[in-house]
Amino acid sequence: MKQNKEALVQYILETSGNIYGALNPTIRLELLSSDITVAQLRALLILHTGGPSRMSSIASVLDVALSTATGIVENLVRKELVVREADPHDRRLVICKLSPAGQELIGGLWRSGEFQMERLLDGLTLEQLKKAAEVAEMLLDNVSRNTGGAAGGGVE
Amino acid sequence: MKQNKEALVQYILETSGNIYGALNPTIRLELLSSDITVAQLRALLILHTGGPSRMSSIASVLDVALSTATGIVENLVRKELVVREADPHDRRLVICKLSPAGQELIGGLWRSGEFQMERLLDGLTLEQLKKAAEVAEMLLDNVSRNTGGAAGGGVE
DNA sequence: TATAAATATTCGGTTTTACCTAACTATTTA
DNA sequence: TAAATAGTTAGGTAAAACCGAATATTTATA
Repeated sequence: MKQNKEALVQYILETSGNIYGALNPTIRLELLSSDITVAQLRALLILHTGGPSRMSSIASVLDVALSTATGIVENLVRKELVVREADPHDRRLVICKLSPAGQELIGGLWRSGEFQMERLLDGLTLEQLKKAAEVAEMLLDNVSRNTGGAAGGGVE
Repeated sequence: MKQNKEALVQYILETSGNIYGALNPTIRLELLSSDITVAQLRALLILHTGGPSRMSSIASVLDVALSTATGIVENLVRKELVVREADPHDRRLVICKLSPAGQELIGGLWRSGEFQMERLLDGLTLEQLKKAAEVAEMLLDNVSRNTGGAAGGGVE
């Protein structure tokens, strides 16, 4: 077993890379079977990571004209993946946020990871599972300490 | 700490779900910044999971007409993400496979996971890293035993 | 050998979406 | 009131996905 932290991190990265390689990405294909476009998917991801956003902010992150963003969001609203509402403080602003269906769609991206995790754990002994649970707990503690405690991305 | 295997598996799934939630999916957005369409992405995923495939097979998995599949693959070939070649045994068949660039693009999907992993490990103590390395090794052993040892998806 | 079947491409046409600029409306600020 | 800000709408272009029908090309069969 390696001794210093850097080597250990490297080793873990390598190993987890091999794990990713061994698991087939069947689920992601399912996810993409919806009749959605890449521009729309990117907008959904922006709303997922950034939380509710004004139209101009979406346009700037997507790096397109404001009118283009309007069109993309319009299509997402029509699909009931996004809701659009006026900001009560400044009624010029339009705030866009994920609808429950939109959250579910994007959430499926993580759930597909969980699904893979099941295959990963299948067949382990009780001892091994205990050790894995310990490490998972430890990693969660670490990441929530690093991100400031509030896990979940802050989608209000 | 829970005692039985099922409860432990459940606990690990929950915990890893929270870890996924706490990590922002910034990278996936980067990935999608390419000027690629969802249909093209799905075709790439098919080739990644299934390996080299004939045109009719792609059409059937995508559930589109053969002529449509021809068009989609044509665009991928133009982007140099896929190569198309005739089968020497039956020269009616056209075999499509990922180009190195195509493999790299899809591989980036997993590498984005590795990138997240770095953030996950950042700040752990030496003891914690050792434990994490053990578990990673254990999971890799398990998954390669389950999938038959040959990790990598079989893209010839 | 002649004919049929299988595989894929090409063609013509429709629809959807993304994208831009310019003009417009509504709201807030100076 | 005038100017600035935030979005939408309109008009137009380009690309892509989709289909069915017609067309090679190759393989299988009568």
